[in-house]
Amino acid sequence: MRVVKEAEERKEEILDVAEKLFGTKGFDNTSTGDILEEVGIARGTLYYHFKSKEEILDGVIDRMTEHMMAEAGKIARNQELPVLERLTKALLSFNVETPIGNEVVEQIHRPQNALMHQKIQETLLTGIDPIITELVEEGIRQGIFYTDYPAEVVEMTMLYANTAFDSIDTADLSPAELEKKIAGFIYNVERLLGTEKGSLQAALMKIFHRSET
Amino acid sequence: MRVVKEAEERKEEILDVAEKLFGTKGFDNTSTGDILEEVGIARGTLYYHFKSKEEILDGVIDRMTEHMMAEAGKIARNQELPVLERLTKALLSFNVETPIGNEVVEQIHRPQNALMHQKIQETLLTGIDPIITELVEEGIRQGIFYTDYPAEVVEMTMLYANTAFDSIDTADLSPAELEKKIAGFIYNVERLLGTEKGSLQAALMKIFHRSET
DNA sequence: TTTTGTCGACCGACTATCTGTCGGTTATTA
DNA sequence: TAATAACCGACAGATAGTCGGTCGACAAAA
Repeated sequence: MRVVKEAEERKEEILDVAEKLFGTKGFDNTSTGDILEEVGIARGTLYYHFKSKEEILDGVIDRMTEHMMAEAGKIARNQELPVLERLTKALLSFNVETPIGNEVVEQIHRPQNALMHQKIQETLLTGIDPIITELVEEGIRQGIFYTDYPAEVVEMTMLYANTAFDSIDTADLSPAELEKKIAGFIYNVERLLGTEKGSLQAALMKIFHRSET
Repeated sequence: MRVVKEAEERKEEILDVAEKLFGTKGFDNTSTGDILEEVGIARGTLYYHFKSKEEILDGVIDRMTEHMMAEAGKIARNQELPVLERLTKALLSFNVETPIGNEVVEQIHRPQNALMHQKIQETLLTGIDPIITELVEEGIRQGIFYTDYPAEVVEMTMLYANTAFDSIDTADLSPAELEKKIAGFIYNVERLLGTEKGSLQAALMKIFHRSET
């Protein structure tokens, strides 16, 4: 049976299925055949809308990150809240805001998904870091933080957080070890931002405990 | 023509070719057929020595990192040199010590090589970080550094350096931007290690300029 | 109202390529 | 000369991407 839909609608359908499958089975272990079958279309149709499997992955990631960045940007620009609170909320939005995306994030770090991980990392770095850096600079102007290199601090922090605190690396840590890793992270971020010991404790802890679900 | 060799020798031959090809064309773009052809053996022979293509990659990486770690370990244990010098030399050994490995490092960060990158990252993290951490702890005992979380500082620093200063990410930076990135990195490491501003300048600069070849 | 033409969406058989397997063969060594 | 380690290459199975052709909606012409 032949069903015709508008290109945009079909594309979304394909991305929906792809996102689910990539998240469940990983990118390498998901064949284009799996996608075809679940969407209910023929090979030719898939390749009519996307020119390669990798382009589908790009599509999935773009959709995810666009959503996350829009959310984070909105929070960051809300001048009514204090900087520290905006910072916390913006960071939180990455962990919880996307209920579908989360499944994906869970799977990102399996070896087979290295490509996916790297692509997300790249997108986040160019999309989110500027937003966070902006906030840090505002904090500097307000005297909350102090550093000569806000952009570099953010890059270092985000990059580390994004790969060090993933589900695989943290899975084989005891609760105590994880606690220490988090404590060390907070300690280090405080040093990087030139704030007093303990000043970020409360704000950053919120992030980790929320993300543990 | 049939040539028989001892398993170890054949394995090395295969790894030599694989290392070269993975470095040149990337892991995904190198087929097992390419390897067979260049080594001059049949399919069956390859799979007699390695049970999968991924195991070949693991073999290549293991060989590389073993060499690097042995070198770094030797330097770190040389009690005659001051800590700071040992630290510098140990870090230097990763960049220059392996003339073959370097080609690979050049290619690691292309998207197709995400898997390779991740595997190296993982091995370095479990193999090299302890060596460096040991040095940092010695520095702390000597009063050169100060931090409550030496292992976490090292993990953060190594992980960041390893992905932020790769050939792809730095390729599209202007010399001035790269300079700033390096300066920011040094500034941040000094803060993390609790040393005075400028105290690591000389030592760390040596690393970056040596690695630029 | 009916016919015809256009074009975007869709189909599925086919190709090319690749990884891993297996039964059988050759060289070496005890 | 018998056992075994190393080797061979045809083959199976899977997968990504291609291509010529089809279908259906919609609009213009009859």
